[in-house]
Amino acid sequence: MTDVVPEIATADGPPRRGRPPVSEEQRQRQRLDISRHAVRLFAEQGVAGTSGEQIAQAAGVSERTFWRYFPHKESCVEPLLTRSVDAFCAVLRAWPADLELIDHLREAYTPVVDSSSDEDVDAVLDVVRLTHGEPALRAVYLMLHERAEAALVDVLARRLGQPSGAIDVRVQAAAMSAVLRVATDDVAQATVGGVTADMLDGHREQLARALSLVLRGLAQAVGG
Amino acid sequence: MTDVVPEIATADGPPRRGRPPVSEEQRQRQRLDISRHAVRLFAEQGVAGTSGEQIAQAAGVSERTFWRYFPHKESCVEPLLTRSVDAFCAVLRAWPADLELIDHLREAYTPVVDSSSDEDVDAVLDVVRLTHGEPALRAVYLMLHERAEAALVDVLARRLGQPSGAIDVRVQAAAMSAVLRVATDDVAQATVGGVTADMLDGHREQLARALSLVLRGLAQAVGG
DNA sequence: CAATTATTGGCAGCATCTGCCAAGAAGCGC
DNA sequence: GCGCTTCTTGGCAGATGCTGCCAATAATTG
Repeated sequence: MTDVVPEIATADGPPRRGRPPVSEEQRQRQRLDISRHAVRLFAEQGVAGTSGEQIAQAAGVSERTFWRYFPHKESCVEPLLTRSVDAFCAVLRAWPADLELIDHLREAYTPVVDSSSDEDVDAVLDVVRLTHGEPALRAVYLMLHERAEAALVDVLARRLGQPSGAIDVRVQAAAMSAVLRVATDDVAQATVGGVTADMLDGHREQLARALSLVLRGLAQAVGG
Repeated sequence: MTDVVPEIATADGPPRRGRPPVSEEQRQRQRLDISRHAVRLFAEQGVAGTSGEQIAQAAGVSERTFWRYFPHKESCVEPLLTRSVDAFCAVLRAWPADLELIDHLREAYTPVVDSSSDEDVDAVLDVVRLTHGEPALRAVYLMLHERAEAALVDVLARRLGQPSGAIDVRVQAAAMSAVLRVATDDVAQATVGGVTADMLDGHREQLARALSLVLRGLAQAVGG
C-alpha cells in the first residue's frame, strides 16, 4: 500500500541505515510456504496430532521463528485460505456499476483461487474439507470470512452511496459472505475425488445465482 | 434427548447401581455459573490476562474440574451466548406455516434472551461487545452462530419440503443466521450505556425487517 | 455397612506461546 | 576490505493451557 522505494528514506526522516526490513511480499511468501507444509501435516495426522515443532521442522525454520510467523498453530491455514477469499473480494471490488453481478462474475471470477497453481487449488479445497471435523480450523475459516465481510461492506457502501455503518449495507455484506461460504463448502464437498474446470464453472454459476437472489431481496431495502 | 427416569434401569440392561451420573440440566447450570464468573473476569482484565486457574477459583471449583467443564478457556462464554442464539432458534422452530415471519417474530420473539434475568441480558450483551477486540471470543461467537445455522437448515427444510442438503435451503439458512448476527452486534453496540425494553423492541423490528428482505429474494428460488 | 459407580481434586507432564538475549545477515559510508 | 547500524534468527527459560492418571470422596442399591 504505502510502498516506497527502499533507496530513498521513508518520508523526511533521516536516511535509512542498517539492514532493511524484509519486504512484506517476501514475508507473505514465507508464511504461505509454511502454510503448505502445515496443511499437509494437518491432513495426514490431524491438528491435535501435529505440534508446532513438527511444522517448523517440516518448513525448515526454528520453532521460535515459526511462532513469530503464526500466533497459533491453527492460523497456519490462513495464508492458503486467504488466497481464495481475497480473490473473490478483489473481483467484487472491480465490479462495474453498469453490470449485473451475475454477468460480472461470469466474466471475471475463477472460483477458489485466481491465477494460482493447481496444487494450491487442491490445497485450498483440502483445507476447506479439513475445517469440517477440525473445529479449530473451522474457527479460523469463519474469522477469515468475517474479514471478507468487512471488505464487502466497503464495496457495497461505495456502490450504493451509503455510509459503511448503514445497517442495510452490513446485512447485505453479511448475506453475501455467508453465501460465498456455503458455496465454497459445497464445491469442496463435491470435489473430494479431484477437481475439474467444469466443477469450478458450476460453482461459479451456483454462487452467482445465489448471490443474485440475495441481492434481489435486499436491493429493495436501499431503493435499488 | 434419550432420557430415562433414573429409578428404572437404562433400557433392558442390569438394574443401575452405584452413584448416578449428574443430570444434564445440573451440568448446564454449573457451566452457566462458571460462565458468568469468566465473563466478568474477561471484561475486567481481558482474556489474555485471565488464567484458567483464576476462573476456577472465582467459580469455586478446582482447576482440574474447570478444565473438565470447558475444553478451552474461551469457550467459557458459550453457555451465556447460547441462551441468546438458542432462544431465536426455538422461536423459529415454532413458526406457524400460515404466518408471515415478521408477524411471528413480533408475537413470539424477545431479543437477546427469552425469559431470563436482567443480569443475564446484560451479561450476554457484554460478551457480544467483548467479542470485538477479543478475536478468540469472536471465534467462539461465530462457531455458535454456525450451530444455529444448522438448526435453521432443519427448520427451513421442513417448512419448504426440501431435503436439508439442498443448496437453496442452506443458502437461506446461512443468510438468516448472518442477519441475526449483524442485528445482534448492532443492538449490543447500541446498548453500551444500558438496555431498555424499547431498544430490544427496536432490535426485533430491525431483525424482522432484514430477515423478511432476505427471505423475499430467496423465496423465489424455491418457488415460495 | 458393603458394593458399586460417578465426580472431584491433586500431581505429573507435554504442548503452546512469549520475553530476552546473543549470533548472524544485510545494508550503509568509508 | 572494515566498521556501524538495523533487522532477523535461534536458543533458552518460563508462564500458561490442557490431559492422563490415580486416590479420595460422594451418592446410590442391597
